[in-house]
Amino acid sequence: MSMDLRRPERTFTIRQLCIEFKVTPRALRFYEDKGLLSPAREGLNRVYNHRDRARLTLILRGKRVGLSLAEIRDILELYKVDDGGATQAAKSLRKFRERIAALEAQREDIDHAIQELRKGVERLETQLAHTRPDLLPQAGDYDNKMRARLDGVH
Amino acid sequence: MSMDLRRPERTFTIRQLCIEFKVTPRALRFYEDKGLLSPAREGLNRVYNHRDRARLTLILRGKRVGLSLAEIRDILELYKVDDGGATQAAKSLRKFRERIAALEAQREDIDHAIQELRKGVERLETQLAHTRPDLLPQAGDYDNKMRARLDGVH
DNA sequence: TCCGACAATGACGCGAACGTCAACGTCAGG
DNA sequence: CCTGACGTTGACGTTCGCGTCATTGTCGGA
Repeated sequence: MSMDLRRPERTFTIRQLCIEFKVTPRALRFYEDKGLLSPAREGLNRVYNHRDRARLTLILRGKRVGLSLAEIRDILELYKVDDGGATQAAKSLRKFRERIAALEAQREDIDHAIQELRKGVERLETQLAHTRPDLLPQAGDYDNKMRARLDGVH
Repeated sequence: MSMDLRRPERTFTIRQLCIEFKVTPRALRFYEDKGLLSPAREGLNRVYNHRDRARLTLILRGKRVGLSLAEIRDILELYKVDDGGATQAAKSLRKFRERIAALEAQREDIDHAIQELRKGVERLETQLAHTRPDLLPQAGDYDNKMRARLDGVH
């Protein structure tokens, strides 16, 4: 009976996942309530396996990119139609493509937002350079830091 | 008295902005309540100028990339410290950089999510190709469509 | 003059995504 | 045996981002 903790047959308690992903037990139970997770039970206690853990990864990623739990649930649902009817699969396909398009649009938004902020940074930098050049310590770009680090003794 | 509607001195009613940006008056007033907008008044009525309009653009963009109204307000605040103390500007600079980093991280998330969805699409496509190849009409990639369009009579 | 369209404010309501608290079970260690 | 850490299930509270009235005001035509 090996106990390699990295093996896919490894299971997790609710607390372990909570710590690893920095969420609360309340959140995980809430996701379960909403049908996004359905861990096994050992008596009453929830037992999460590696697939539950993967789903959680996707859930949190989805949240970070602005999807609602309902949308995430729908997407996760789409993954388990391996068996379902063919027309179902076709529908799923369309929805997947829609999601991809939406996310790509959102990426555009983010790129625009980043550009705006960069312009703001530039403005502030030139402004500071005029008034208080001394307040620009770590204003250097990351490339310099990287080179320094790579050239250094390490 | 020219009335060129594109001139920067042009003003907008609440309704006009609502229609243009597809939001409700309630939303705009709400943003004002929260300190994200502060249009001029003509008597009681709100009068938005081109700068208010630009701010609204940023607000909606911020929302789309998942920022809360409070965060958006903070960012907008940072833009009007042209006059403020130099150390203030330095703080603003740091916050700007933080925001940029956060957005770049979010873009990573989106890229991951897109990749996941693409994998899902692939799976569904091969699956459909096996069982019901007839249900794959517009499964072609966009490149083909583009070429067709570019080659065609136009 | 009256009407309808649009404006305003204020108050209440609502769904999403949890936080929080109460009340209870279970199991290992001192 | 008792405590403390961890688990469970409700049930209620909270914040955010508005929607939805209700009420009132201000115009510009018919």
